[in-house]
Amino acid sequence: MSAASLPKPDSHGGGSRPTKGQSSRAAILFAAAKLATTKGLSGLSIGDLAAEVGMSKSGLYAHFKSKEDLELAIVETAAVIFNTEVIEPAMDAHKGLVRLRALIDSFLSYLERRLFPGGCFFAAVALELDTRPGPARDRVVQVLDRWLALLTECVVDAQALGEIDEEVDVTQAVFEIEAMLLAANFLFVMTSDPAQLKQSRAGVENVLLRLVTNAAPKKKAAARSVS
Amino acid sequence: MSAASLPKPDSHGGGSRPTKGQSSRAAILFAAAKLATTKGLSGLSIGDLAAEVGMSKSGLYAHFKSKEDLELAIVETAAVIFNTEVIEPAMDAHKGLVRLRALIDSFLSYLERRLFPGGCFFAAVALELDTRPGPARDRVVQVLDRWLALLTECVVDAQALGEIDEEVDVTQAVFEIEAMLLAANFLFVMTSDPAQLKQSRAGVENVLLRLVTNAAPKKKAAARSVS
DNA sequence: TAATAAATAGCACGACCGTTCGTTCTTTTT
DNA sequence: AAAAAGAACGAACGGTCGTGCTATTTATTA
Repeated sequence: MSAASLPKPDSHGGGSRPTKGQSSRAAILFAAAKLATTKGLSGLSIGDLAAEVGMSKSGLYAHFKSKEDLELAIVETAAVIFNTEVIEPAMDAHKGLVRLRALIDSFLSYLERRLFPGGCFFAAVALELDTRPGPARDRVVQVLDRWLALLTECVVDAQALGEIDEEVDVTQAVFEIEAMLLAANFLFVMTSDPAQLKQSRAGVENVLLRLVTNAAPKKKAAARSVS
Repeated sequence: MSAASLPKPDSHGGGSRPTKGQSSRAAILFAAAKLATTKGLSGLSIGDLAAEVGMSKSGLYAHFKSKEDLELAIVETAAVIFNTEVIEPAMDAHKGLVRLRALIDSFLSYLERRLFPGGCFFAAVALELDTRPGPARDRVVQVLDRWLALLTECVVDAQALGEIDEEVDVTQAVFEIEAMLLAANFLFVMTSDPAQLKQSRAGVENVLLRLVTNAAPKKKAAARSVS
């Protein structure tokens, strides 16, 4: 019941070989998600999208009940991509700090690979959607919440593992980490300068430096911050 | 030559009493700037805007040569507002750290007062504009650059004043501070929760804590980070 | 290969977009 | 008070939007 406007239920679940319509629909949605990061969901027109994927407006439109349905499907597609490209690759890593760093690397790499020309899909459409209530907005908020919850979980686990001081304000820590990622997204999209990604990474490390339990308490005054 | 589509040159400069058309135009532009932070510059339609300010499409449109001209005027208006609401109030403060904190307080207060429903105007339209070249985009980039340059100047001055360690990477510091502000904007607009502003402030303080010369070197192990 | 279903194209619609025009009402100047 | 200028109006334009219809082509299946 979660996926919007799912096609005729396949034989029994996993699509053995995707039918023409399915792959066509997937191609449309991927192109649409990319376009939406630059033009916005509401700024994306069926005509432009049809031209982009090389079909007629009506031919494309037959795959969706309405524009709103299309938008929801685009968000769902972006959620799947975000999951497979950012989250899943990092979940192999051990819990705690290691996984946290893996998630951050994964996210920054996802920006660097320019999967979406407008940067992170959800950062791009979140602001436009937050004044336009509806299922699409709800889904976007859900993905963002889940992302922040994931970061929070890593920090909490790191505390349990003794990697991070028990006394640190977890919410504050997650805010600061997320800030570095948002800044990376914004500034990298604006400037196309990979240096922004390096600075984001360094910024996260500087945040972590403050959180880590100084098991080796006061080595040196130097090496206080990164880069 | 900088202001776009300036009206008949007034007697000699400062408008003694604004004529009807001038105040009308100003009202249009202020409403437009607010609308643009939620709908985007291209998503803003003349009809909606006319309804918002309570006039006819054509009556409103008589003030501008074209939509592009209107957009540029909106950006210019937002730049003036940003200047008077954020920058100027902070310029009374002394150079260096004091002014830096004044700028940050000023910016966060500007968010909190919700002058624009979509948060910071420039953050809102920057991403939409960066794939749409033109004078409006150029102006937005210019404002953002000037803002970052201002933060940079504060940090450099603080170094000269001995408030900040000479060895810190200024670019990195500015990135991290700007990150906190961007996160405040994004998360506060999304959640409407003032806690985000507090966390942003605390985040900035945590960044500064690392930069400040430990003239009083090792007071306590405690009080290492804010909140 | 023939039958059947799915996928796409063509076309037309009402609504709204930015834009222009001619007109009217209001303000300023003479 | 007459004349000129400014400001706002309603109507209408060509274009594009999202959205339905009806064919026609292409895939799947028997």
